[in-house]
Amino acid sequence: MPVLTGIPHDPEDGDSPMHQPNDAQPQKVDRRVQRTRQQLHRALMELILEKRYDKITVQDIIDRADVGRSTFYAHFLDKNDLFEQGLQLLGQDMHDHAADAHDEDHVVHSLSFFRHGQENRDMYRAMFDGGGGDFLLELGRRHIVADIEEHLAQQGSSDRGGIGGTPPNVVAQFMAGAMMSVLTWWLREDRPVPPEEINEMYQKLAMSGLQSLR
Amino acid sequence: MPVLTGIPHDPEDGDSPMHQPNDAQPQKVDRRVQRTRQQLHRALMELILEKRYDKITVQDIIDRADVGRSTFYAHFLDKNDLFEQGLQLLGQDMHDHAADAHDEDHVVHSLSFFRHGQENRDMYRAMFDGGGGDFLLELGRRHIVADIEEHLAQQGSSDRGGIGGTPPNVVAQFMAGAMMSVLTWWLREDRPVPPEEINEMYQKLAMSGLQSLR
DNA sequence: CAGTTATCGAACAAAGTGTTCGATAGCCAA
DNA sequence: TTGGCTATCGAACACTTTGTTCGATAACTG
Repeated sequence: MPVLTGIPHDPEDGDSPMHQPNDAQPQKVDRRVQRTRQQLHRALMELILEKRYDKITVQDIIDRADVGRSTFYAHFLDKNDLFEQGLQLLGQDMHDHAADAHDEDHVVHSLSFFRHGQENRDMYRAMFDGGGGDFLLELGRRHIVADIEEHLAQQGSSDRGGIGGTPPNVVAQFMAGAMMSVLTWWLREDRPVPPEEINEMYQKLAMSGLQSLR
Repeated sequence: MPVLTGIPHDPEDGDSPMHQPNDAQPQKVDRRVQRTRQQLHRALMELILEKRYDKITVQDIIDRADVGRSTFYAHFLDKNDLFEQGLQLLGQDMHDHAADAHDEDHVVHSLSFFRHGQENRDMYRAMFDGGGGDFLLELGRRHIVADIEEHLAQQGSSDRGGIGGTPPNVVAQFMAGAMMSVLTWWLREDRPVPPEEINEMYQKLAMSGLQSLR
């Protein structure tokens, strides 16, 4: 009775056969399933570039994707579910890019963010304007917070608990928020400076704060 | 034919008699109108504390407020309109508090934010969790950006254009994002440190960046 | 008090949501 | 190639929510 093999719907019940179990076991997914999901993701992304996210209906999506209504609900819980899963793919994409990059010795691999933003500018802007920005911000922030906390954990291992009186997670939140804010502002610019340049500004502020401006 | 005297629905057509014209001219508003609006604002805020913002319907609101359906739409365009206008009231509230405070010589009057957050913690948290966080973040960010840009404009008037190579609006975005991120994180904490303490951390990071942690 | 104006409330069309189910087409392994 | 399995289709459905309309009623203001 496999109903749609390999759907991550319920995070519990651990007998789902398709969930990329542990190691790199290819695990074949029915072509039809692949095609359907891809169509839906593509359709949503296209629509996001055309109208506000919160004005997009499930009907719009399945029309564009040319997929049956019931099929949609066989794959995703609702529109948000589709969107979030799509974002995760994006997140992975960025993470892969970041792996190559190796921003010299910067604390945050911030350049990757700006470069990824550069390449996907239209989509990002559409998302932020359309009411889907919440998800995106949260996702980005989680990435950065993890990044920074790891970094701080390494070099700050001597000062256990708090570094200079400021707990690592506060620092992480601070930097992540700053990063996302600068990023979204930069994405909205009409004639934006290149990613390397905005990254330099961010790094300067992150390292020395306002003091660097005197 | 005055249809609901003094409704800000259409920002154009400047003959609306109730719009607090320019100076401090009291301008009487029909008691019924005041009562209705107040009821609706109160109802929404109550509901926000009970369930996710995006799951609240207009029906819920008017039931709670004990107001007719048509009356609701006579006052507000929709749920978001009501919410945003409610936030503006909050924003004014905070701004008034901030006026008293005079955070010593800090660049941002950040303590006001943390104090205001302290007092309205439940409501803020509910908003951020419920999908209404977008509005709130934007509102807070606008406040801060204005605050910082003003500050920088004063002392940085000598360096016209960019201060130390970093444009003022980039600095403002950086600090505003950092502020809102730390604020929301702090609001979510179970046993949060007092506002003065979190404010110190923020100020330290804002002034000296990561360098201060060495 | 009299005239003005906001509110009520019921009814309405329209749009969207999420589900069901039998029939069909496509896939995969043997 | 075949046989069995399974994803898709698509139409129909009940349900919720939205935003509007309008005449009757109640409340406010001067």
